[in-house]
Amino acid sequence: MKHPTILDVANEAGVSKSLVSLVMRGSDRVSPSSRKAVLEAAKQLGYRPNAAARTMVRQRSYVIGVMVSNLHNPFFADVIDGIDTTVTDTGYRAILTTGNRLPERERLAVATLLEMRVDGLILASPVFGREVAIEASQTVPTVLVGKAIRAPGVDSVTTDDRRGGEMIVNHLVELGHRRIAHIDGGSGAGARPRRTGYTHAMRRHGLEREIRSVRGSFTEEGGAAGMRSLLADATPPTAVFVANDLAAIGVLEVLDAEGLDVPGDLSVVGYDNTALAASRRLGLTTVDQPRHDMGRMAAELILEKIGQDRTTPRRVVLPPKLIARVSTGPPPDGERS
Amino acid sequence: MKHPTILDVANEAGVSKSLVSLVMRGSDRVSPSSRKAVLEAAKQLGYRPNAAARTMVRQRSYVIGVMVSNLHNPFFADVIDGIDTTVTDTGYRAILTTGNRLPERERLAVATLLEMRVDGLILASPVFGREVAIEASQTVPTVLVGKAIRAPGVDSVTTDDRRGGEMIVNHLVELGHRRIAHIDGGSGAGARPRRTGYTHAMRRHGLEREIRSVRGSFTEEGGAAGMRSLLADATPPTAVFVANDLAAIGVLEVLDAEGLDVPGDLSVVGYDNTALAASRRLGLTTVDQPRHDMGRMAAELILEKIGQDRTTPRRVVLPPKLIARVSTGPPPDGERS
DNA sequence: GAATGATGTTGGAACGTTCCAACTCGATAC
DNA sequence: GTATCGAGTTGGAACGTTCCAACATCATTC
Repeated sequence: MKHPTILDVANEAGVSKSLVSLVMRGSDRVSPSSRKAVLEAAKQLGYRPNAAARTMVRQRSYVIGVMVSNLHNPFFADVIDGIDTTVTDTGYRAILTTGNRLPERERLAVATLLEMRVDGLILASPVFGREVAIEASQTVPTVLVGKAIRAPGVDSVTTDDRRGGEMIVNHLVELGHRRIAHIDGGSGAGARPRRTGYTHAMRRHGLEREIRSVRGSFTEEGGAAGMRSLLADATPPTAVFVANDLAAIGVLEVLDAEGLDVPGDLSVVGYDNTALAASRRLGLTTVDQPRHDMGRMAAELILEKIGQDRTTPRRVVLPPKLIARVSTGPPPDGERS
Repeated sequence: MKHPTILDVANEAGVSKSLVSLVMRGSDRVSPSSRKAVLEAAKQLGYRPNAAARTMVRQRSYVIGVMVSNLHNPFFADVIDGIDTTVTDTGYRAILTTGNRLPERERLAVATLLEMRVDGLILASPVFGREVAIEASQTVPTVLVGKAIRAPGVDSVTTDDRRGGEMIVNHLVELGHRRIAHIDGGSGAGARPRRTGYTHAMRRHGLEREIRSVRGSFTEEGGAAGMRSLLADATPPTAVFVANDLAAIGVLEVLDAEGLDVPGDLSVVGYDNTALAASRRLGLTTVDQPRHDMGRMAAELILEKIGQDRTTPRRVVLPPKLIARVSTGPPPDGERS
């Protein structure tokens, strides 16, 4: 169980530890014969470099740490994929920790990474306060993904959620809708800009009198509750823009229970383009975020920042994309605009 | 950007580095006044312990490494949660790496963890060959989750998939079905025992002549293709057990397209109890694996193995649970057994 | 008043690697 | 034949921490 060291390898191969180090790092100023001897000795002993020792002396770990708030959200799988690919292509390694949406656990997850002396820190939609990110950014290049904060040293990569909200309204207006309601995501990440996009676009289309925004959440129950309150209205909407796909499922269930047809009686739009939405049985019109690209961008920002000390923060905002499916269609007859 | 060390703190506080070390580790043989001085100095300088240095001298990292094959599978979010909670409750930390289902990347992900000298290694459904796990197990306690291999040093935690298959058949037989077909998961993890459970239970119910197993995969397309081939039969089944939930969605879509009612004309059962299945609009009867417990067990096995060197491998097999929803019901009239 | 003990504090060695200056040795140049 | 060079190799210092044996100080005991 005891790990062999570079010295064990040196003894076995009959050379100095320095030469072993040279071989391990792939230097070209080593004679072919020494290289062979060292590699054979290393293989025979089952040698594995000790990253801790290397980190100590190099004052660099060549590791990027990623704190993921919530692994249950499939959104992050693609983001992480983008990060991991970009990072390993550049000779770095990525490691993850998770906080399971609990601020205290997230803090611990970040501390773990900082103590390990990661060369860069990516925070994926943390729920903890901005001060944690700011503090971290003072010792290590830090990038936020899926959330932006206004702080000098902190870069961020997000999608333009406000634009996403606008695109949804535009889509529904094009189909002929006028009574378009919004069930928002409460205090969840991205909920506010989506709502702003909605109200903005409604105004631009001259529909300020039709604006109807109810409070919901990023959950099935949140969506369901919002929909029930909308149906209780004297003149219910002909289309609903729901804060995210999960909440939209809740909306669909309420409509099913009421015997209302989608999109015949009412059009429904979600947000996030999850696998759930893509399933043809649901066929939810939704907005896609370029998840993989978000991860790639975050990694690129980090690597760039490690290279030279840029001080001015960068806020990358990527464009969302509307994915039209079968949950949206023209409003019922007699409701055309 | 340069990190202060224990020595900087010692100078600031006017004490020796050893005393700072003592305070940091929470020793009780430090005078209150020194403790206060050290903590204040540490805070003021923004000191953070260096895990690399600690790992070096202690010959222990107090870190458990988790390699997750595929973060896209929500299954693992709960498993990781179980691992993380158990591990942090014991004073350890968990870090993750991912291989994105690519054997080469998975190997690298494991190498990263081993080089960091993790004290224990958990491999979540790796796709790489068993030799990688066996090799790792020779230097560090290793546990497999969601997959078992027959090797002396490797523990594993899995669910009894065969039993799961049997439970599904039992459920359908109780409802009155006899013509029960199975669309399998091809060569995917757990596909074989599920199929074995199916055939076994069919025989036990005296239905060996009704056994009808077609090849599918763990994807929507796999399920859809399997269902189409079943419908082409002279006497189609009255119930189908599909390899997993995703494939079951594919089945539902084919049935929708054919205008067949579920469960009126045909009952459908999935496997895994994903959020997809739970959604009331799908209401898929399925089999739940105790994901959180699997993670917890894996962590407990690792911690136990770190404590004392147990050599005999342990293979934990947890019981699955049938979740009956609205996609199963009695067979159509005239088809009763 | 000397010996003993308890409490708090200390410096040095060690962990496994990288980096650097310095060394050896043979080849080449004058 | 000496000086110069380049290729290949080397030992020692350094990185930031923990652990240990040893020390200082003061109170207690006889």
